[in-house]
Amino acid sequence: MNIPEGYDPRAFEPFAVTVDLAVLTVRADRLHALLVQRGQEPYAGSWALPGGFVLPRESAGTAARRELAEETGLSGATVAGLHLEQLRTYTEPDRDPRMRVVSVAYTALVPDLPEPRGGGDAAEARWLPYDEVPPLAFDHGRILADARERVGAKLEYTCLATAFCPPEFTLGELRQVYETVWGVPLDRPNFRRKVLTTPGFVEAVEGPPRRTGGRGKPAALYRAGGATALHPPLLRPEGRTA
Amino acid sequence: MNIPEGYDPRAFEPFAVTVDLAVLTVRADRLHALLVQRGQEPYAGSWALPGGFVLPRESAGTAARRELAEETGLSGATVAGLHLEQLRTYTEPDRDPRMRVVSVAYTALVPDLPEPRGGGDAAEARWLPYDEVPPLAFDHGRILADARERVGAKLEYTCLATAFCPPEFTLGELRQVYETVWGVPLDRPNFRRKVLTTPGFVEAVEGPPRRTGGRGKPAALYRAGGATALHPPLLRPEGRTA
DNA sequence: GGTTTTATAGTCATAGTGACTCTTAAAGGG
DNA sequence: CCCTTTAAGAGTCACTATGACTATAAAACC
Repeated sequence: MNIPEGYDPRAFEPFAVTVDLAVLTVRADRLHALLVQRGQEPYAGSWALPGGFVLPRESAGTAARRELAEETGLSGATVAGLHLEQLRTYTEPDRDPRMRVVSVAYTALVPDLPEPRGGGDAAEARWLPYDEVPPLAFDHGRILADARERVGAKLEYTCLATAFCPPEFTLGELRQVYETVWGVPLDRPNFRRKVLTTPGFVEAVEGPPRRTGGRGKPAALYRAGGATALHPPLLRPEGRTA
Repeated sequence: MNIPEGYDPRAFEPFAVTVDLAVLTVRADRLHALLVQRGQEPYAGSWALPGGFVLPRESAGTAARRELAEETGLSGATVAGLHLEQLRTYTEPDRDPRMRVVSVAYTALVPDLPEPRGGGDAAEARWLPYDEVPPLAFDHGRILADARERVGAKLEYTCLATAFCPPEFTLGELRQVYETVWGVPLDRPNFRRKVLTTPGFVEAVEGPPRRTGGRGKPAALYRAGGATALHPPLLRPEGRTA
């Protein structure tokens, strides 16, 4: 960070700085990503991650939250409660054919939200199952893959899974998050034991169980506890990056 | 990432993009960081992280490696083998009082290197013990703290510790890395057992043990194995972020 | 030769987990 | 109303990994 004496900002080729969002959710036992369809060149008609420019007086984090609100059509208050986390920054010189664009990517984990009403400048915004995501514009496929990998890893040693759930949830729903992101089935009793014996992971909600749609014994409700880390971790079966 | 039709790059306030490096090493059983002394305002005379501008045609990763070579005075070949990893990106609008600067921070883990011969445009470059680092310029104190925390966490579930060691090292040296970064003593036999039973963490080096400077039985030599992840992890004592 | 120092080899008890079985509480069908 | 189906939740058992040790081996120093 040594800016030359008498440095003139305009003398350098300017960099544009954007944020891109990998917004993930679990719906119907499948991992979904929020994607927008591009309306103009390059990659017109292709799907891409939502995102946009960082404004002159805002941080990337602020820009990410603003874009998230615009693209999902949720209120600022709702978006303020969502889990948003910087993923990494993508800086390859030719990642955008028009000019030099550096993109700070964020991962957002959201509960199952209503279908987005494509606000902002996005032609169309939609949830797509992760496995059915077509090739994306720019390097967004790579970003989305990085986000998925990171989320999978973080489920092991953080309480992040609750970010995919509504404020009150059952242990079955929480387990579905793990199973969906990891793509492996987990033993129900063992999962239950692990979650309940980890202090601060979840706390029981008093009162009657939620109206159950299906058959079977209705499950007790829990909400996220105060803990953020998981010690010891909840390792996924079979070693590594499944 | 929706750039308006007919977008003119120069119409936007330009962002400068820099890389900052948190270069960490273990010398004399203490964690050290590589710092440079600033020669000009702002923060003239203050210590700061090494770093510099991302050039128009290079990626941030390339810029980081280039700066690392310049600041440490090491050859490109040597630097190519070092562990360099993107930490996160710092984008607060006022982090640099002169203009809008977005900085992509990298963490570098290096073995105990010779004292840097302050190359590049750094007035002076020097290794400082982590605990004795004075308040740094800009938000570099925060960056350095983030790097330390991240490295401490990654030691738990990756084989990263070998990046702090020379190509051939003893288990005692490897253990010193953990003890130094975590700031806690580890049980020697247990550490040994854990490392040796983890496939691919280290592999034995044939041949006689290294010339030992001190007393005691000379230790066998090992080099880093092929594995990058540690399953199950090597958790630091007493739960969390010590 | 004995002492010091450090590496390396074992031992033992216990927490945590994987793989199970069993019981309980609801819905639905006859 | 009883019986089946479904899923929640309780409990068992064996094994692995680990923390806390003790013991032996191999070098240097005096």
